Amino acid sequence: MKKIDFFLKVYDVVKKIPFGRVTTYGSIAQYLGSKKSARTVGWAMNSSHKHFDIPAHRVLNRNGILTGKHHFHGTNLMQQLLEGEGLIVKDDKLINFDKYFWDPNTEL
DNA sequence: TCAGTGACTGACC
DNA sequence: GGGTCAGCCACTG
Repeated sequence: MKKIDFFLKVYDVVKKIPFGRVTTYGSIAQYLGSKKSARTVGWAMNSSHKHFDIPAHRVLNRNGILTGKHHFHGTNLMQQLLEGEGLIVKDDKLINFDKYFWDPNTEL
């Protein structure tokens, strides 16, 4: 088990998120073993956009807020990507978040 | 090796 | 009910 396995798994989970669904940093962290590693998941996302094609816009915080939108190219790119999948974003937060929530712990 | 940092979360006031 | 604080894990300099 290498250390990098952690964020490789993060990428793997994120890539498995179905179209039009979203998940949270905490859920991914919990799926990887430690619920408290949510910050590390965020770090993995930060690295992901430079190395791989990861649908990071489908990963939000537990409130469904687009916390990482500033890390995308355009200021509204993250929101536009979500809207392109049929989701509704208002004030940097996903409407009906509970409805679209996809939990790797139960779905994977 | 040590200290700092972050796309988070839960608890507390 | 909303804002603040501290803990958490893995990387970087």
